[in-house]
Amino acid sequence: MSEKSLFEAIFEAIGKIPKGKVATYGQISRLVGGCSARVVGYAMARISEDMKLPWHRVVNSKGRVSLKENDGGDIQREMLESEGVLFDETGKIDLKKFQWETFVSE
DNA sequence: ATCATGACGTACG
DNA sequence: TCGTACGCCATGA
Repeated sequence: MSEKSLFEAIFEAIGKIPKGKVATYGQISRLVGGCSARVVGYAMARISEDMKLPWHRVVNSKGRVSLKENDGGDIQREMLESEGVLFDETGKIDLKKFQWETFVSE
């Protein structure tokens, strides 16, 4: 059987993130089978606008946007705020409240 | 096959 | 809280 590409699985997981919620790179990596979070980040970098994936709902474990401000980080923050995701004074998100609830069965 | 790089994570100070 | 160091693994030269 042909297994789906790792990236495809990652893209699929990202597409399942509900609006107003966020997921961490590590969380996505566990959803797709436990690959390293680095691979998730690599897949994220390959996302094009044509895919129309909610890439902006993916943040790092510290609840902060990984992108640089001059590389689209400010854009990501705007989109999240537009969905109701609140940022801390230090520019962090309260993962306790906004992290996507997932049940990782192993 | 090896080397360098990357939208990460955890550990340590 | 922040910076540094190391591990992680896929991709490109």
